[in-house]
Amino acid sequence: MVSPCRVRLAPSPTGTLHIGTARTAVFNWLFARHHGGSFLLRIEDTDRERSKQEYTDNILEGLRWLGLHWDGEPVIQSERLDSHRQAIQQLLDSGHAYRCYATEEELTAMREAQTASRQAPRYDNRHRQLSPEQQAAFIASGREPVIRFRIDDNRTITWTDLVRGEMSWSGSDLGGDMVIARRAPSDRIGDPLYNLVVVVDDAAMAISHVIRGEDHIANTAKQLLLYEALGYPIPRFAHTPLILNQEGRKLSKRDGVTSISDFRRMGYTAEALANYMTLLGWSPPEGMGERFSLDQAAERFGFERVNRAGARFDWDKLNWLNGQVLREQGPDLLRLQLLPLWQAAGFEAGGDPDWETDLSELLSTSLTLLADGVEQARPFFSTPELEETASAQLAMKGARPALEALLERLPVEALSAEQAQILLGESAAAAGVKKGLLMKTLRAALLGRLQGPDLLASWLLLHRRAEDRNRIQRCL
RNA sequence: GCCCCCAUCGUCUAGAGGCCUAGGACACCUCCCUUUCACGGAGGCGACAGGGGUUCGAAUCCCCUUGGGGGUACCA
Repeated sequence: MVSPCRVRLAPSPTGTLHIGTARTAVFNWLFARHHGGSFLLRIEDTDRERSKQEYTDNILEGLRWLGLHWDGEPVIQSERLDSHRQAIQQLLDSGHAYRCYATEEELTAMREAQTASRQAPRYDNRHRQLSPEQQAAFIASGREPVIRFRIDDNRTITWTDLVRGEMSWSGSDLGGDMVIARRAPSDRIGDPLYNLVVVVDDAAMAISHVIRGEDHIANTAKQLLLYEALGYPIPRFAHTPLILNQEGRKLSKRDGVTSISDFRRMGYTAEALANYMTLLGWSPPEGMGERFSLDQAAERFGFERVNRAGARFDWDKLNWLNGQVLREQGPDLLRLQLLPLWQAAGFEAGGDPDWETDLSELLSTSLTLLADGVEQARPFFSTPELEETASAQLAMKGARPALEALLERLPVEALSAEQAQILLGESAAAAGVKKGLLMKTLRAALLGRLQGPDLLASWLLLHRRAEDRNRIQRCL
């Protein structure tokens, strides 16, 4: 390819990696991968008040965990201040920008008046044509200016969005001349603001495609004007649908679990989460199915199949995917993932890989979250209390005699599934009860409850650790 | 308020004028497998927001209505 595809994710470190940002990352990554391009990272930390290093760390870690590896070193926006100031100076020199001395109070009053007369609040461009004398007067009175970029009300801004097609925006709906640098003494350039820095940095990074959420559509119109004024080549834009909460609103931090680190902590796999985020807005081509890896998705990814409407977040489907992933990776890998969780829970794990792998296999079909494998494994590591239903089962007529009969026949040495079946049959017969009753009772004695994984396999597992005898004994 | 976007089962979606009696996935229900639960398998329930056009023919194109969302900062 002559013109390489270069995309970027530009998170601002004012919070942990949000699922919306992560999904944008997924689409960027997928697109870059599909086209053999680069996926770059830029940390937008120009809001010094709210930006924190710990958030940057969290974001980087989350992306790595998801498998969304970026190319090169992340660009730190705050380190590019000089370039931003230069661009602003250029706009000042070319007459595209000017200093505005209006005070916060004046602007607030203006907006209130506009709102009162049911007009759209907007800056009225009052300081666009200040004479040197007027400026001097404002400065003399102690006022400090912001720097504004001229927006021609008569302009119509258009672009072809990769997701939405032809887009058009009227300059008059952009709210008047926009602030590109914060308030500062008139002989200086204040802190550059978002729309300006994004354009300067995207151009400097030679970004070819800007892929971001649809909440940025209005910004795109403003930024296009900036590209033009600065003489930069214009990238393509793709505005993806938003992830919505159960109520259909844009998902925000207030909706409970929205951080990637939260999902991770809860026991979701990166594989399932990435799969699910991809599905939220992109539909795989016919025959591909809905369970796929990022690499598989990258082969087929394109904006033609990205939906335009927002998508509600659905736990059920994520849960289903997570169970799928947990099961398909096989018992060995599952054990490896479960092991640290078991150890953290205080289980005596790590000493018997074969046994632990078999346990993992046994539990796998009932897992939704990896963390489910902790509570479900607990009765295999330590003798559980008897639940009420289990006690009731033990109290049933013939239950204990059948257990006793089984105990008498229970060998110390290894037990095969066939032998176990025979033992069960014999013991039930000896006690004059049905085999089913004994099985139910044995489950109660062994695991303390009436529901759970396959009885025979569970029993055999406990027998291998010589844990079955004492558990039966305590119930007699 | 103003601007922009969006609109198919409860949810995610397929559908680019006749392949639609609208397909799939999750959820839900039933059955099978299984002396439990789960997994798995087989079925079932379930949608084109409404109204006008255009057309021989519309879920698909146009308009209006309604509904939903986003934006409207000296945040990003």
